[in-house]
Amino acid sequence: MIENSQARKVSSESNQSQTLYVGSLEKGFRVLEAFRDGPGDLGLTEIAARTGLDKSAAQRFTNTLQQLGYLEKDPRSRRYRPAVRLMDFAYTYLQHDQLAEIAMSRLIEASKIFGTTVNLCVLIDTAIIYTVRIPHEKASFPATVPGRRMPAFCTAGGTVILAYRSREEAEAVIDASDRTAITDKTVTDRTAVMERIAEARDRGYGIGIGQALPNEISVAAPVLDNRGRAIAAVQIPAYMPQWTPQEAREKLAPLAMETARSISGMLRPTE
Amino acid sequence: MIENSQARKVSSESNQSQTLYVGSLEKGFRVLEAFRDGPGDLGLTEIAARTGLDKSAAQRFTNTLQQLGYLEKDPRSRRYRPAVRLMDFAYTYLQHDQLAEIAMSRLIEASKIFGTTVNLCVLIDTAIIYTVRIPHEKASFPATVPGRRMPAFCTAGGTVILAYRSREEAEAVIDASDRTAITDKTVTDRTAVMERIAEARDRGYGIGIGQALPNEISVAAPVLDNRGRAIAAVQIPAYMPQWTPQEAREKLAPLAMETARSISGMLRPTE
DNA sequence: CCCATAAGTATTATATTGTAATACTTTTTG
DNA sequence: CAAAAAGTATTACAATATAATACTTATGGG
Repeated sequence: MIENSQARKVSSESNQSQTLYVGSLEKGFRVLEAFRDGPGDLGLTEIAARTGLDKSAAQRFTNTLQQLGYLEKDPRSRRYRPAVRLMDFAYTYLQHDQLAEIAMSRLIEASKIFGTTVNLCVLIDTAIIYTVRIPHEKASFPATVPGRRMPAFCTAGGTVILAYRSREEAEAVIDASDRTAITDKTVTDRTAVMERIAEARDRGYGIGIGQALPNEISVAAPVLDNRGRAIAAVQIPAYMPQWTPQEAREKLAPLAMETARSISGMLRPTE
Repeated sequence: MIENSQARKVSSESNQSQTLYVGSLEKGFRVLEAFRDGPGDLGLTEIAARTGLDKSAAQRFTNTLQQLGYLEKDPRSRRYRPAVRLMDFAYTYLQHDQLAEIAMSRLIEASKIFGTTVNLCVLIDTAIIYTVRIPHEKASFPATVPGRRMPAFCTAGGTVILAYRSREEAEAVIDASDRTAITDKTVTDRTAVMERIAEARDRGYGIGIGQALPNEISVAAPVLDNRGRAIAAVQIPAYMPQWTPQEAREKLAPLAMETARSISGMLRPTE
């Protein structure tokens, strides 16, 4: 007998719903999520281990996902990997994202000014997630991929979004964050992080030097709704030694701010 | 009493599995897929209509997907829309895609030569799906979004991939395709389409002029595995009148071919 | 402005569907 | 080559998903 286990987050409004919740669906997604952690194919046993499902369940969901076309199975190794069909979801999301639509052409323009990569990111839980990327240099592969998550607390995008949210919200996010250092320069101290957020607010842009990658400078400016609340950030990475922090502040920060402002101005009013 | 309905495709190898198939998972994905067709939020009733689920089922799956964070609900209108979290799947897929990883830097380089957009696409069923996009001009928004599908039969990418598959496979795909014209120049006739595929094979690249968009020229070259079979295509769009078909053939086609060849050469041998 | 209709929400009894135990086969590895 | 591990198939069981229905909230035409 299995206890109902895993306390499930219950949405704030209107909730009787244990009975309107389909647990099987959650389990299916858990299997897909198991592939998010790292590259490499997974065997049945490893999937079971990562998801907390038993072997039978892993078998069933894995099989179902394969039949649906979301997983591929290598008949030799009998291991699974994500299938192209998953890309449908990116399209589904982006097609509905008014922000991405407005931003796209402006991000492309911005990327041409100095020939840099330009990204759009939004906050989700304690992370930022890149929704649109206009890559211009060969950074590490994961850094060029849409859908990539990074911790909000140590990224320029994350800090500048929090800078344009309420103090309470910013603190809540920082407190909920796993603030493990990524590089030896990553600022993890709560007060210091809050300080960086305050700075971002003062300057109108966030900047991180070697926070997430040793040789990376990252600047980001907020996309604001009509109440002045950040809903996203335009982020521009630059790499040392080609760029210096000062150059980034003088050239890239204004570009990010101008681009973000232009996007903000086009948003259809919330409410 | 509901008949077991919807004859389900049964995977070719090893199949007893009605019992290893979780129908609820399929229904959940059907709900997400309902959002793929077009932009705009959906209400419960419309979701039920599009998915073929009854109101209760739509209610259950919609609620579950919302709790999982894949759908958002507007409390005012009580309508649903895709949530950012769907972008996770793009990352999950791309992170595991050796091809995308190899291709990325080369596509970026290629895009700089003439300042054009450069895409990577793969075949899925009768469609191509863009997995990597390096956008350089403001085309229509959907045309810049990864995960976008287009019919294989009328795209340069689709025809050139089929050109480097077996004749049987190419015919099977064309026959299975819904060959509705997209522009007034779209070639839909079976023989004519097969002819275009043969031409692509002869020249080493595919080209379409106004096939999918009135003023678009599209060229594409095949990425080949070690047996000479196409696994993807490098596709470059150009727009008239800035580009003429002849210029595209002389400049963009060679660029696409060179880029595709370079990617092919880096693939770890299949098998 | 108000009524009629449609859309969305909540509840519950029922059995279909998902479950997990187990035995079997294939692969890996020491 | 033996032993263990990984993957596959089968089945009896009941927990979970289901769909009918009653209820509440919105919408739009007269």
